[in-house]
Amino acid sequence: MKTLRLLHECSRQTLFSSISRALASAATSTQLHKLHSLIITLGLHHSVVFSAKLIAKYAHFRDPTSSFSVFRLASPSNNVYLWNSIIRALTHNGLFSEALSLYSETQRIRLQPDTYTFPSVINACAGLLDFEMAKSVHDRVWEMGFSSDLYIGNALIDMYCRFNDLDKARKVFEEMPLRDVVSWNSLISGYNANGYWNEALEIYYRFRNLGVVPDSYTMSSVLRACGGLGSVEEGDIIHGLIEKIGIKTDVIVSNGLLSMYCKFNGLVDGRRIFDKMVLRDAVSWNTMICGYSQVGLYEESIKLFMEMVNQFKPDLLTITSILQACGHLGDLEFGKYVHDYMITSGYECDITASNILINMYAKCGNLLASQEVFSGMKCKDSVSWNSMINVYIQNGSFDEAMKLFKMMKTDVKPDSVTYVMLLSMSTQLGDLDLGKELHCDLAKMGFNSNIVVSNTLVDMYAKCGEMGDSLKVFENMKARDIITWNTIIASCVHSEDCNLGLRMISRMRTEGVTPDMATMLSILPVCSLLAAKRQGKEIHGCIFKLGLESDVPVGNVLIEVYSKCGSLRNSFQVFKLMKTKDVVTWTALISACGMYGEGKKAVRSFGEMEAAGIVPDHVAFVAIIFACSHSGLVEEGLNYFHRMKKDYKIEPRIEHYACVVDLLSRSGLLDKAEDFILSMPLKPDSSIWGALLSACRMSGDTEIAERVSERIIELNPDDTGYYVLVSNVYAALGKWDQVRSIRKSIKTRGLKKDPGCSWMEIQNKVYVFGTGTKFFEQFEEVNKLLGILAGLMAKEGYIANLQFVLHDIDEDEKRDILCGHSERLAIAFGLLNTKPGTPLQVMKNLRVCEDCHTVTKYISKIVQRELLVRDANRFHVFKDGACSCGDYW
DNA sequence: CTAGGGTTAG
Repeated sequence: MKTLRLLHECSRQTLFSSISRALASAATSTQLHKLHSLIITLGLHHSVVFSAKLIAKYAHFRDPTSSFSVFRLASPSNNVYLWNSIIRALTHNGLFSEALSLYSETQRIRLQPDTYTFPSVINACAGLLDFEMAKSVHDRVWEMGFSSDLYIGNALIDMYCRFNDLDKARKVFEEMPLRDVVSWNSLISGYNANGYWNEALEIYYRFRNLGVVPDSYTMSSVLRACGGLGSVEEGDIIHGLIEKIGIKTDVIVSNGLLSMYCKFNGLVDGRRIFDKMVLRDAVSWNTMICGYSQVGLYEESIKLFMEMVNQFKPDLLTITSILQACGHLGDLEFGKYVHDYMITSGYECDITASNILINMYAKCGNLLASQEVFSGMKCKDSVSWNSMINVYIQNGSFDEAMKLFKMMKTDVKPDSVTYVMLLSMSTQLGDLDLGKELHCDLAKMGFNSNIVVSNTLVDMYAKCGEMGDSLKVFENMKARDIITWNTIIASCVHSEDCNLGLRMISRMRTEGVTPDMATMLSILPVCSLLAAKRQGKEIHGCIFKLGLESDVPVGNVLIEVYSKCGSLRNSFQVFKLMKTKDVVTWTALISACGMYGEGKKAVRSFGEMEAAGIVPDHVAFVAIIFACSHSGLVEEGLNYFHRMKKDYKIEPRIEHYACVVDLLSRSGLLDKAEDFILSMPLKPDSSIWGALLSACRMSGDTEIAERVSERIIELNPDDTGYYVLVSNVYAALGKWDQVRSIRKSIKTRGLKKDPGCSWMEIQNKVYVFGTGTKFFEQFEEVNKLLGILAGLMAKEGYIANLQFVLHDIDEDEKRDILCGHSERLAIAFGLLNTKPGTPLQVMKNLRVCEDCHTVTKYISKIVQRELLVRDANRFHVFKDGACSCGDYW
């Protein structure tokens, strides 16, 4: 070695300076070790200057063990210079607690620290998030009168920023008598780290106004703030300044530019910057690779990775980004390859990387590999546990998830994410008890104020049927976001409190939250449920304003809303305006036609859909057969039923069979329907027999009706509607014992009857008529009017359908009758409160009964009005004594 | 003082 030879020739003086220079320029750790041995051989290892340089240099090569042995060997006892060096070296290598314990040792041996001691100690406090130590160190800085030191001040700003205590950081900053560019940069990056983009920019502009030239760190932080704000104009201005200062080629700056433009417009500008970069480092590659991953262009990110491998060694972050891409692509093969690469690169112990591996393997469907990674981890954090718990939940292994949760508690503290996942699991399971237990648990841990947790709680309570508790959590929230509102609105819909849902929408607006697509999609079904055309239109307007009208799911729901609100015309309008239509769009239109008895239009639409190359699914076939059935198109309906299997290889499901039974029996082909049922390959359920039974009732075929009734009772259905149907059959036959036993079994099984009700909207107000609502306004007048109408109807030839005049009835049934007639109350009320000649629109939650159907026909003729009645299934337009359904319903 | 990575809710 040339240097060595030279050294021997030199005087002691030149020897010292030569070693100093050699130490400063040592480029590898091997060179450093050689120099170290030389220093020992020459007996210079007690030299404070060389020891300090060695300590720093070893730290530079990430070899804190050697730093430490140099420190011990130098027997430093009371030399603060060496203590500063070692504390600094340890901090530099992330050994914060070791650094702090050495600092404590200086106090024990009563060694006076100097201004050079504190910056590293403060950095160590920041690294450990040790608030207590931080306080005592800061106090000491005050006591020793170091608080105006520039470097200490800078370190303090950084520390408080890392503690997320921006106020304290700001205070230190404002009180500094002298600041340098690092002070400004630290504060700006502190605001950045906490997402306070505007504050970061504000500090930057204050800095600029002083006329100081920012450096590459400043610009990098400012670019990040622009990216965070999504402010393209601001970003372009900064970009211009960077060009002007001439630091565009600086790696830090160009990486900042790259990262900012990657956030703006789907990577187009980002890629351009990347391709033009003169100097790229690992961060540049990683930014681009992650950028692709983040927008879902996983293939692109892997392609770039392959390109990178040839010229640059991927680091831990590259590897983790690629592992995520593998997970999203489900590419197990490549994932395993990258995993091996990660191990050989020595990154196996990185917790984050292992967490990503757990996820990657799970996404690729290899649960075993996930478990292996998890159990092989020497050190787990809460994300590790959460990830594994989530794997089990996604896999449906709920017991395993709970077991792991219990184990987790013995290792690390569960965090808010843990509770969010487990709560959503209990929602899935409908397990209210578990949900409540978790709620108590998380309250104790102080996660009550976490917005995601609260959102999940709102959802959990609502879906488990506890709307009251759901609202309680909702009202107690201090801050709400768009998801909170969407969740509570969906909850209202779930608990069928439509009006509350609508009120929540307006409350949301007054609190300044703009509804989004999800809001629209959750509230629109309310409009169909309520048949609230006005609200529907209002929301439609909102959708236009928000620019969501071209969204396919929104359009699909709008078609449904308008059709259920009585406006087939509007449904067609929405349909025509939609640029993209999927099978759901067409199905919505076909169902709409079906509800209005427009069977021919439905058939035409179905043909157009096929011609447009859209492949119908099983729902589309339900819609078209339903439409045929409601228009008496028996041949066509049967044809579709056969075609779904023949042309589209769709195996008919029970609902298709039910539609066909409906189709045949509605047209009076009861025997054929019964044969069809007996020949079907699936076991007929209550929906199948129920369809036949409804038709029997209409055609008065008691023989089949009784046979079918027995079948239904055998099936023991959960839907009260079927028991009511059967009980009506027995009542009509005068078999009261059976009627009573059915009633009893409904009660013992705890089934609730759907109370029938009707409602209508007059001048933006909804009036509801139904069970127990005798005391509405104008009750007397309504009854009087109904009496008059009854007289007029009798003159026209109306005879009440005696089949439904039941004897032996209790209070319950009397009310049922009243409910059955709730649409009559609504119609009479409407007649009283609208101008002669105006059409009326009445909504009903159940199917319209035979007698009411007849009565409404008469009324439409007597009062010469168009009466539109929407029941649970479809629309009936009564006009001049006839109904649009042609008595198919 | 700098850039890039993990689990969660409607």
